[in-house]
Amino acid sequence: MNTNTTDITRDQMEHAAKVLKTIAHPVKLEILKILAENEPMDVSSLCGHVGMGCQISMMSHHLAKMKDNGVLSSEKRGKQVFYSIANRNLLNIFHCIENCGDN
Amino acid sequence: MNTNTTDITRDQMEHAAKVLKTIAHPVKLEILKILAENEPMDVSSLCGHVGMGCQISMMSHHLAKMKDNGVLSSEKRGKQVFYSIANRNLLNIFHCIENCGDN
DNA sequence: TTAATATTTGAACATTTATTAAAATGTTTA
DNA sequence: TAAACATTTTAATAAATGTTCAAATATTAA
Repeated sequence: MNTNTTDITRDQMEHAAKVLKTIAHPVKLEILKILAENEPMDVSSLCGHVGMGCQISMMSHHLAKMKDNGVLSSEKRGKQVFYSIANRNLLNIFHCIENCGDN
Repeated sequence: MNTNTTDITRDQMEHAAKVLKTIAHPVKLEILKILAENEPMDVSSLCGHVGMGCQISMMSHHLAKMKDNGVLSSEKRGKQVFYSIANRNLLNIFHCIENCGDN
């Protein structure tokens, strides 16, 4: 027993739950994946890249939430806003996800 | 660019979102951590191990949901039910979590 | 300064999740 | 078989999320 989860404090637990909640949505995960593989991208382009349909307003809501919770960051250039991943460490979650697909 | 997220299908995205949603809760994460570091454990003992309070009924709800979504498995022995982690690959998520605590 | 474009915001509503308490089920022991 | 124990189920309610649409803001271009 003990696969060394290494110690995680209650606060980290709460924080982790918040981050996971923030991204636990198919479109949000896809946004994350798109931004992982591309340069910072503006809102409309993101809508175009997302497979399942996503209206611009919905996209903005998703992005805002992810930004609020520290998952994304944004930069305004002209009339567009470019979003990118705030902390690429989070992307490791995709490696987990692949291995966990066998239920 | 491209940190090799390796291709993930829409279905995997949906599935991943479901699993993440299932565990995106501080108590559920703690349950996961406890079960990661111990032998299969019964419901009452789990209640005792969880730091933040958790009533037995609440615990049962949490466990049921995690089991339904393929995160945990259970075995009945006498009047107790012992829960354990269904797929230990999922535990890698804790390694992600540690690195993502720096927002 | 008006029009056009890009994005955000807010309200309204439906859906899902979390929580609690009480009752029901199943299992062992007296 | 009745009492005691462990867990699940149900129902009721509160809280959080997801979604859509319309209106508001901000920036650039005519």
